Amino acid sequence: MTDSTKTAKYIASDIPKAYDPHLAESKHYQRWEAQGCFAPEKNRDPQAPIFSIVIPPPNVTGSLHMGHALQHTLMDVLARYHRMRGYRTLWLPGTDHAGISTQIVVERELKKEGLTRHDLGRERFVARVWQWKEQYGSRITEQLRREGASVDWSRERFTMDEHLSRAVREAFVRLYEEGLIYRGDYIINWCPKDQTALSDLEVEKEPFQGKLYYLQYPVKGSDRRITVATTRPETMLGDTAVAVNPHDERYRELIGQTVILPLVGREIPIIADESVDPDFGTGAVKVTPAHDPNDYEMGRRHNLPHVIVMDQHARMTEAAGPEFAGLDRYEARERVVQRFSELGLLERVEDYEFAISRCDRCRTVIEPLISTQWFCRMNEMARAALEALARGRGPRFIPEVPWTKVYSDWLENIHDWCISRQLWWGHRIPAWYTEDGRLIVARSEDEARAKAGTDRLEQDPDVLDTWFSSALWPFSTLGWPDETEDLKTFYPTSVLVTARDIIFLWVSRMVMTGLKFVGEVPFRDVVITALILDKHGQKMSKMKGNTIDPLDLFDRYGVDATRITLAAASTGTDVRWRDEQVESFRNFANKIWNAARFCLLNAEGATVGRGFSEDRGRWALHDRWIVSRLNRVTERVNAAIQSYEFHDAVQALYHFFWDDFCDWYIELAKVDVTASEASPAVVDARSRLLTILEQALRLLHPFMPFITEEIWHRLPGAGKAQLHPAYADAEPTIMLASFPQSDAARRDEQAERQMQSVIDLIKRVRNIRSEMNIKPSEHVRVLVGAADAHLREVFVAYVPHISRLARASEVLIAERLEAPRASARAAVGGAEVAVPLEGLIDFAAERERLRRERAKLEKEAEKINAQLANTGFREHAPAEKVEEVKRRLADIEQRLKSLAQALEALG
RNA sequence: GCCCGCUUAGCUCAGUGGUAGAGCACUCGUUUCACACGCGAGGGGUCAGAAGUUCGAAUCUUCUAGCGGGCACCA
Repeated sequence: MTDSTKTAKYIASDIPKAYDPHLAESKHYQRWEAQGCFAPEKNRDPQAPIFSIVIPPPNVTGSLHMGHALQHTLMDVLARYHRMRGYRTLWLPGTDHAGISTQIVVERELKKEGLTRHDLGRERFVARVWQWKEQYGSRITEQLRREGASVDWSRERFTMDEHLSRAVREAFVRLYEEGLIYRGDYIINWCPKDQTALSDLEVEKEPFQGKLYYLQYPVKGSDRRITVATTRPETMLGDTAVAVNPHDERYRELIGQTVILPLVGREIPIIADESVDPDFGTGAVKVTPAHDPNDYEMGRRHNLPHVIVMDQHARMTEAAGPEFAGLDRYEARERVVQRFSELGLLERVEDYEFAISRCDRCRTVIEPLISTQWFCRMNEMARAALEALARGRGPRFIPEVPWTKVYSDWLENIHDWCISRQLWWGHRIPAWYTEDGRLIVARSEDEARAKAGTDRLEQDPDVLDTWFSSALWPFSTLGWPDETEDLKTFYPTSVLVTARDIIFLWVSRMVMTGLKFVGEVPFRDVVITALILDKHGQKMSKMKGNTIDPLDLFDRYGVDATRITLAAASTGTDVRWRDEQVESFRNFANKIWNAARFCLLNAEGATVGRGFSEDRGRWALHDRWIVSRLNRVTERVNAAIQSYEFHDAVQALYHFFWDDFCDWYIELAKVDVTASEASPAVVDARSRLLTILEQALRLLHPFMPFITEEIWHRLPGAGKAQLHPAYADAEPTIMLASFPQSDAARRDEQAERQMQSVIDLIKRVRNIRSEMNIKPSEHVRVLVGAADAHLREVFVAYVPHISRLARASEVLIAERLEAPRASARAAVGGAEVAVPLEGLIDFAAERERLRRERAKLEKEAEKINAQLANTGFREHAPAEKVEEVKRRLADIEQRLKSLAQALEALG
């Protein structure tokens, strides 16, 4: 399509009456992508400011959910907005290798073939996962395209890319060399199903209705027994002590003595430890250092041996004794309890609620196990992050409350991070062992050989926590550890948009690594989005089956409607999803479509950008008015997007478009543009209509990219002329047009006030018509009295419009209202209006209507009078405010006077 | 146990000291030449409750109640 020479001559059938979103959705994205519109290189201005976002990488195994749709919408609004403002804009896409999830998915596939990953062996299994990734990993990226996400596909990244893997090894080696990564035996969270260690953040605590078992242990050399309480009796097989509080009188003389562990026969000491709460249970605690984190700590303090009675499958080991070895942990529990009962050593069992830890992926109950793992020391890095925050180096959370505090509280109480996972899919830990047991950490196997001085090395079998690579995402994707142009240009990024549940897991870790490796917090702002709940206020989850599929919404309502609904809902507080809401925005899209349809059907000879002559003094009032209103919404939308108040931008756009533009401007313009002869004045009026529409489309584009592009291309005169100078050589597209900016010179308070009088007048007449039950086909006479000469002039100029919109056969404007007795009357600011209703008026009903109106005004006047009578108000309130209130009162009083006269006239 | 958020029209939510708002739903009218996914006109709220600060409170403070969330402990 050519631009400025394009002339619109549409016939009604060229433009369907109802907007079909799928048409526009199927055609524009491909072209944008093909023309490189998403790449920052499209911007030719060397001085252009920078705007950059990295996407929170979705799992390759994943499918789009509502949280993604919300986040992507907001990111896209920001990216499109800044791009249109001439920023060199990068929104970098990519996916995450999602270690456990992906491995599980592929293992499940193998199972169908009757195989396990062990049948294949590590190398072939990993190859198989890659194969899976190539085949299915594009699902989520295709969904991003469907959403209209303006991401730069030329910079798409995957956490397992060679380059990003190099960044992972580099980070690991540097941290290791600084002593921030260490390896050792500690008690960790073990998932017996996934067969791997997990970090504290990957387990979920959940209340559990369990039992508290009171077990009696015989004290050696006496007939005394000491009773301990436990929720996990099976672990008693691994007890290596019983602990009591040193100040507990009941047990004082037992400290230092020995008990004989029932079922096992092991002799274990009774020790004293301050951590024992004398008021809980019996005040005596069994100590199982190998199977409980607290006991582990106590064991360290008292040098207790570790007896490992459970293996990685949560089955009892040989050390548990022949009677129990091989049993599952729950079978063992039953057996232990039964045996204690038989021995008369089970004192009692109580119902007891406590918290159990579950694997947040598979819900299996976590088993605390001692094992050799790699850890990252977090203290120092957390302190650096806290200091950056305190010094205003970021990040700034939006909304600030409560996230800043949530973030800093977590950093202040940080624990070391278990980073090794017993998986095959992931970044293998860059550590090797020599035959003589030396540990070599290196960037590559070659480097390790050189360091070790031998070729006979074995690499550590474990891989790193997926979040370890995610933590590097904002800079590894831009080329780190190389000092690339991209890294220099786009780091730190402008903003991160993400969900609250990964503030610790991801956001804080990116801050820490960003500071550590690049020296700067990786993003200026962090937008934490609301949660989308189902209509009952429940969190959506696959398990509950209450999820809503964004793709389904796209099909039913269109992408644009879904996007703007999400943008409108995106405040700090969670929102319940209701389809009715999308429906109303689908209606909005249809409204936009039909407004454009009207403009185009009346566009012959007209061109975007024309029709507003230089001499503003000659503009019609409604033209000055719409330009002022447009300027107002432009200002508000810009401000709202910049402060991440997307819902406010949507509100402003919705009401400007629907109320101001459609309900009034188009309706008023009909008088001018539908003339049969295309005189210069008519063409100008048509051009003005197109010009305002085109501006509105640009304001809407970041929220509704498809419909705006579709219409924009049909507008005569929309083309290169509207492109932002930074994209001057690009093919015309609204996504590279300048985003409108407000201009104080276009504000026109007087026009807004005068236009409001016209609008009010029309509304009063319509109100009378409605209340008097006048048929739409019936045209009425409208009599207007206005003392102010300027206002009379305005009304006179708008007689044709008033006639049309109030369905009047005649409109008479006079200084004083003179109307027959049989008239319905109303008062507007500065004017009185009467509608003669010979034979139609019900005097009683009309009196009733006027009295209702008067009562309303009197109530308001009373309130204002009371306020003005208050000396405190007059003395303390700002003079400006007092004046405003006085003006309001004067206006009300004038209208009351008119009403009184109207009632009098009725008799 | 500690911390935080929310409570505004029937529903879902905006609204940070000065006239209580929107969308949907509802009522009435309407197929008027862009749009019935529309047009026009309406009704509807002790802003959870109490006390305070202030000339003035949905808005600031304290307390109470209900709902929701996070963290810690849990033998």
